[in-house]
Amino acid sequence: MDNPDPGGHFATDSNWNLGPDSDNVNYFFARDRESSILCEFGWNLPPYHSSSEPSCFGDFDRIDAEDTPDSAGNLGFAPKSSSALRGSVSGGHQAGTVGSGSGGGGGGDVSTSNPSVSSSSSEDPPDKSASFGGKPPEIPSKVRKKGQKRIRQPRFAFMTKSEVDHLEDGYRWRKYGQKAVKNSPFPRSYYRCTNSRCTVKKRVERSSEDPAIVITTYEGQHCHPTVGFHRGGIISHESTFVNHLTPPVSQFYYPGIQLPRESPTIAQSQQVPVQTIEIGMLREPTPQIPVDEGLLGDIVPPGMRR
DNA sequence: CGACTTTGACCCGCGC
DNA sequence: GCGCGGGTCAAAGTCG
Repeated sequence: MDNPDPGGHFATDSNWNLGPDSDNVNYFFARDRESSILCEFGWNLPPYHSSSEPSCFGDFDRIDAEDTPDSAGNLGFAPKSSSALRGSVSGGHQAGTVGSGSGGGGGGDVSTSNPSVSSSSSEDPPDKSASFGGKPPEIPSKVRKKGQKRIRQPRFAFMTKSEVDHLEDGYRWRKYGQKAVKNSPFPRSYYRCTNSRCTVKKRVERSSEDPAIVITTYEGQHCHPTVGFHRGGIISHESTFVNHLTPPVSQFYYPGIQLPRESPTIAQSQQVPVQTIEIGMLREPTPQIPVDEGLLGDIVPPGMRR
């Protein structure tokens, strides 16, 4: 693939790595030379995708625990098994549909279109085309209890070098669990968006390889604007990031995506040096990514989608 | 008193 | 079927 950083913002040698492309896995990895902030995206390619399809919008379903960094500090995002990819993209070719095409309607709700999931409910299946805000809350376990599988939203993981575990991203989160992680001395924390209608979750854990690296995994899409910062006193404001997953907005900047960058992060408020980095990759004309680009519209620049 | 965190128990999926 | 590990629940505790 082309050097995604023609501008040379990132170190050009080993700091931009692509691949491996085996096992239907792709990922790329970038590190900012000066700030030492790094980020990484991964996606799995369903095996039935042809190369001509915009298949990068594959399965985010398995970007999870085992995606621990390798010795180089890279996340592999390798699927745990073939089943990890099964049914991961609704409608096969409509791949890009993790996020796009359904952005306004629970965009990228891959798992709800997964037959193995949709058949799990004996009740009326939630209208996945329902608009945001009307999105049904996650089925409580008490109700879900038996015979209903957990609904997985598309996920997006990234790594941040930070002293702060829980990076502020403009939303308020409530911690609902913490678990020890196998083969890692650091626990994993589970957060849920405090908005009662919002089902977005995120997991935060430190890399066992490099304790300075925080691995944050978002699942789902917000159905509401950012809420500001209860600690920083910034009031809610609308942003084009509504309905999108929200990486630490002050640290990452994606071309064509406006982020509420005026909002300070916890890290900033705590005097932890953070720096906006630009992923100066493939220069496709990206006038404005429409809102319904969804998840991958946010995180995967257009040029990477192939 | 409400919001949030902590933490042990429980549920579930998956591999063997 | 069983055990393991991830994910979630919910009661209790903490904080402002």
